[in-house]
Amino acid sequence: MAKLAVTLKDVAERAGVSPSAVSRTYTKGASVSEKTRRKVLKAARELGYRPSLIASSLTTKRTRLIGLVANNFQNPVFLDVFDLFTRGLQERGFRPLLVNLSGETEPRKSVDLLRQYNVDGVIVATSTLPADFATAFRDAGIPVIHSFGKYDAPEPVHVVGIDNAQCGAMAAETFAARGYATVAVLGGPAAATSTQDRVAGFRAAAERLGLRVAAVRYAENYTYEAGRRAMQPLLDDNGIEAVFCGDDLICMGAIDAARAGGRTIPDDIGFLGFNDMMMAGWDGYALTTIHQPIRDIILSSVELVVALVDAPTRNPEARLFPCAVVERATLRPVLSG
Amino acid sequence: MAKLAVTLKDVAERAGVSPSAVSRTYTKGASVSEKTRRKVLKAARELGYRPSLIASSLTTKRTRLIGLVANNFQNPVFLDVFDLFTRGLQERGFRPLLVNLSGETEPRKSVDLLRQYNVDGVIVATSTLPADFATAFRDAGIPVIHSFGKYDAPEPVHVVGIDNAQCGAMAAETFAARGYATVAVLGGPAAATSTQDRVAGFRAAAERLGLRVAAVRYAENYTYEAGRRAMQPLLDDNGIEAVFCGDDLICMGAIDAARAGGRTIPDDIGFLGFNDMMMAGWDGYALTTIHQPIRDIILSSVELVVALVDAPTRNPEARLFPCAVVERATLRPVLSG
DNA sequence: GCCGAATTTGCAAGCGGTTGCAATCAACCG
DNA sequence: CGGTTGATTGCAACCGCTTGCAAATTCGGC
Repeated sequence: MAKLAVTLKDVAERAGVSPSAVSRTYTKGASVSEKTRRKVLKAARELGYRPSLIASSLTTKRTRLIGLVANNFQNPVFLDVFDLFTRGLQERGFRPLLVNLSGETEPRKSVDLLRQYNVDGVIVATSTLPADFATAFRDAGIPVIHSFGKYDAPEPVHVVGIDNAQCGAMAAETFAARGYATVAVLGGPAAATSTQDRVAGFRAAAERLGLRVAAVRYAENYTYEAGRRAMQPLLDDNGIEAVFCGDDLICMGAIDAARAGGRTIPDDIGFLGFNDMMMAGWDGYALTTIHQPIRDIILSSVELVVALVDAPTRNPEARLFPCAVVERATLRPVLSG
Repeated sequence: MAKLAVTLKDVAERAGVSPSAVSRTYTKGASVSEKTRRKVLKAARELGYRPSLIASSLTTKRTRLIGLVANNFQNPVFLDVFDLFTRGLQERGFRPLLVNLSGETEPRKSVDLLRQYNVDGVIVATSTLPADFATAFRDAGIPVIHSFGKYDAPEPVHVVGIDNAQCGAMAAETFAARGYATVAVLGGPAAATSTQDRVAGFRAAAERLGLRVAAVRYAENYTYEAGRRAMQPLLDDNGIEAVFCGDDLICMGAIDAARAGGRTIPDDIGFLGFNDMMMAGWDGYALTTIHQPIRDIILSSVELVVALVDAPTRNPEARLFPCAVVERATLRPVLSG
């Protein structure tokens, strides 16, 4: 029952070599003859030895642990986020240490926490936390990437995400191309930088295109229920022809509110979602939505954070990926000609 | 820029005490006078010192790291799983080290991996891995809990989950109570123990209740698409009055296949889901489904794994929580009288 | 077979803490 | 006020592994 910890010393003894020799056969680039390497490997196999990463990290200063900080565990897009993050890290020999900030009142504590584990880097995956949260990691000397973060040159930290303002503009253009004249926005949480940027981009483009923005409302969070609730008041305004939602979940809630109110979609009112998550394609909703390139964002973030481990002083950069409209059935067709 | 690692020694020096004194003020139960404790804390604050958990784990044999192994990152129920796991662990001062087994050909490698990080315990959260996978952790001397695992006394490892056979029976009873006579099963992956047990339980109860099981099919995985595909052939059999699905996602796919085939639900055909995930309650589907008590399972697993850290030899137990039918709109009402 | 260069090897110190043990200290008692 | 006793403190060894350095070995060339 005792954790029969096989140590480097045990292996050395059985192989008849010095501890250093054992250590070196496990450190690539170290000088060991083929002969002793084989002896060591054999002894290790017989003993079931696995070098302790914890112990080695003490001298190498590398734990191969990457902190993954998130605060939005209820949104289905995070299934992809977690899946891709963990796999990407694993493939590169790193491991994710998960930190859940939902309901956390003192997010800064996570900095200390991750520092105690000596993580090699941190990925902050959220658009609802102020930029200076990510900065705190940098200040603690931990390489950090703000995924889904706000692009705002000059970058205080590396940012990987999308150009939210441009996506907002894209939404307005999508409406205009389909002949909608009076529209509304049903954004995500008002405090999220992504929401603010999208709304700003949307408004600017709407003005440019001659669209009337009849209302701008915000859901309290990225949920179906919040979307449904927030849609309710908009139903009273019969002039609204289409609604740009800040998230597919919110959009599906809004759609059900509209349907429950007797509206037919897209004939009575159109909806444009955001994210293009799994459920957006289901028959029950068939959302026309703006696809956020989650996959690109994550893979890029992982690649970048791993690169930073060996080049921590690299200048912060912003990596922005393009979004695209996915045409389904909640908006009427593009005007021809 | 340099990671200005403040060490215990630095604090000791500034506080004018020995390193041991510093160490002791951070180990509860150790003997330190109030006076030196205050001196130490003051120095620590001024220096921004955080004890390194990595270093201390070397002697204490406790990393406060819990491995969380999963292989089903695409199912929305895992949003809850991740959320509750991480929070539960955090509240108790532990951290989750995530391992993603999706697409992993050699799951056993994860044992070595987690062993290298000296995790204090492991939670294996899956019903699609053979029981002896979890056992491998136990054999490596790591406390392990198999959440969503198969109950099969005598337990080789701790199991927290539901009684799948009984849930299968519950499904049959649900059909019987509503007057369905000819039914079908559209299970999850055939290899999952949860699927096997549910189907067996369903069959036994169906026989007892005089239900005819017209067909049993299996979706390749827990997805909308797989459910939709697997439902297709069942549409040819017009005798089938209701379908018991192994998962809500599968069920929603099946429903859309039926609707696309011109069926009305529940008039032409009824559906019973499983899990009661977030989307099951949405108007677009309004699934009548069997609720799996995810929350209870997770909270219990967390509590148990933490307890095991200090009592690793505790005898394996099985903690099974009851499921319950959630009545919505995909099954006709219970026969009165 | 001998010599210098290039490899390989082992020693010992150290990474940042913990902890058994013995020494020190303060408090209490007669 | 000396002697006890229990609480605090510091010393030094150690946790499992890495690594600079010097010693030992191997190898090629003559």
